Amino acid sequence: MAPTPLRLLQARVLQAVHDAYGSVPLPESLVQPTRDPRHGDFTSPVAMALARTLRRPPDEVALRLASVLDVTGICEAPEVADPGFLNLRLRDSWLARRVEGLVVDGPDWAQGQVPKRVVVDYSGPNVAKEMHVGHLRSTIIGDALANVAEALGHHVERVSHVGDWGTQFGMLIAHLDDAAARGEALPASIGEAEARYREASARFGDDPEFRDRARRRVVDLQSGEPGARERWQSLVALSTAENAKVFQLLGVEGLVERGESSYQDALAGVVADLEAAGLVVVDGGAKCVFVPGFTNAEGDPLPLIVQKADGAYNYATTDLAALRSRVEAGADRILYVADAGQSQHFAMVFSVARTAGWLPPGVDASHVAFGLVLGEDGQRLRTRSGDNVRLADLLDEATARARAFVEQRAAEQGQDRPGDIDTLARVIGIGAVKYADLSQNRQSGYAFSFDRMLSLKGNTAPYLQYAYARIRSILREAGGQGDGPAGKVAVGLDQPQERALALSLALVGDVVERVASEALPSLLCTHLYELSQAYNQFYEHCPVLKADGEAVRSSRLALCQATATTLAGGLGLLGIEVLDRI
RNA sequence: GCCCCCGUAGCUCAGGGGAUAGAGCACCGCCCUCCGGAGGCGGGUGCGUAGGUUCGAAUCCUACCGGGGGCGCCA
Repeated sequence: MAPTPLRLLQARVLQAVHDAYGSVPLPESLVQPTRDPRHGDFTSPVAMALARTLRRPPDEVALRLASVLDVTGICEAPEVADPGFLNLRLRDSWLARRVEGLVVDGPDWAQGQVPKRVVVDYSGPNVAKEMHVGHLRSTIIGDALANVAEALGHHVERVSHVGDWGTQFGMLIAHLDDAAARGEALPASIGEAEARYREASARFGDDPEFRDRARRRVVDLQSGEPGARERWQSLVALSTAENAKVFQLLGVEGLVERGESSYQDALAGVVADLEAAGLVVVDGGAKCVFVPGFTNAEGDPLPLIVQKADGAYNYATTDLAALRSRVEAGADRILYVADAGQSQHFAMVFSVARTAGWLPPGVDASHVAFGLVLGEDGQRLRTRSGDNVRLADLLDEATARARAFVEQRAAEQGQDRPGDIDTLARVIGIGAVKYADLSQNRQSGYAFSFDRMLSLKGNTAPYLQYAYARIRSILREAGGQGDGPAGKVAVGLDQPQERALALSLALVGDVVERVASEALPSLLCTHLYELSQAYNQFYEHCPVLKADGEAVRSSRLALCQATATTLAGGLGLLGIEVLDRI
């Protein structure tokens, strides 16, 4: 399968540089898409960079490159622009064939990729606590990145590193010990469990005796004491069932819950091996690895604590064990989708793992950091009482608002509801929440607004879903089953809007590759939105159903079909569904 | 105090070495003979401040200002 246009042209330019000048140092960017059609579709600034090392005028270098560059069949003759840009314009016939390919085969993202083993670690809820809005971003972003990696042909493991092991369970178990002594039953619902959690947490803070007992119960749990295990197990079961409901609502599939507890047997080995490597220093009774470059509030070296003074292990130990096991299982790339507040933790864990030799140079471990979800007041999103917003509540509200939106539209237009209202509400509501999150890029927080995310205007999921539904409607109107023209299509790109649309379609593959390499789903959101805008301009200026002549009509229907299939495919990568009617 | 992230239009945000910095909302005008009033065309203001690197800086570096997060046995 042919590579994406950007990769194709990069290879050609690289060849041209080699042919013209042999082996010379190259800048990072050989070719990039232009933002202005007057400069062609792609531009190479490589001549400007080479001019310095070659001690030649940039326009001379550009002209030389243009003369040896072979883009036959792909681009028109390269043009040189001041001060030394090499501008490339794809041939209409090449673009047209791309669109024809989309109509016949749909999008193929895995064009010439080398398959790798990718682990995406996301969601990571905690046992005995309901998923809250803080888990939203990790779940959505992680799922999208896993979808993209899979679509690119990689072998993907989706892992939820569940917080089911640690100090908080000591206090919960100790608290449940006391409840049992009073003859009370174990929590029967996640709500009860969370209430016990809060109580235990308060006692842990106030009562030194309880604190000591809680710490001992952690050790009990981790050494397999039956009473502690039983109480813990009941909490795990409650949480797993509750989380499954949220994952189902979100359409998150294939996510394997692998709790911190599952690394229990490896923790002692992690510490022992670090000790054997001479990396461990005992400080204040705790086993520490001091990591160069990290300091605490006093400016003293900051340790990664791998075993606490009371003998218990903590999340650093667990993360090291998990990392080690993932690398041993053959992972080439591990993405940790976690909030930005954990960046120091991950930096230290990765550093220690590198030093210990558990993270070889060929393996990429990255923290995909994201910022907080903020309320409309710009502060961390919380309920009126100051608690975290339950994720289930937030998704329910999104669905309810989407339902009201759909019903209102149907009433206004005097139409029957287009299909099953529950499905519509879910697809639109959940899609809106996901897209609002994914379309943000920055690590700073984003302001959560139902009104904005559910708007039919602007860069939103409903806008894109509606655009898709409208295209499907046109295709239905055109006849057939709405699956577009059958057989061979000849796409012509005479109008500038037709060409701009085709170009946008052709560029999606490169965008998806960038989403994967930079772990930035927002790039795809932006591109799909721009694609929709290009489609609107096309549809405004180019008659489709009433096109002048069968050949033009068929060509334009093919553009519609290619747009629909690309929108559906792109949104699908983001975990967002589309509907034929809204 | 130190470390990390962020600061772009009135608002919400794109763009993160390349050519004249974009979109949506809000505001004004015009247009819509294909589909389901998703729209199309035009109108204007802006890269926190000051230096530096570069042929070229919103983008990289330094300092400062402002916001957020983190900083030893929570995860």
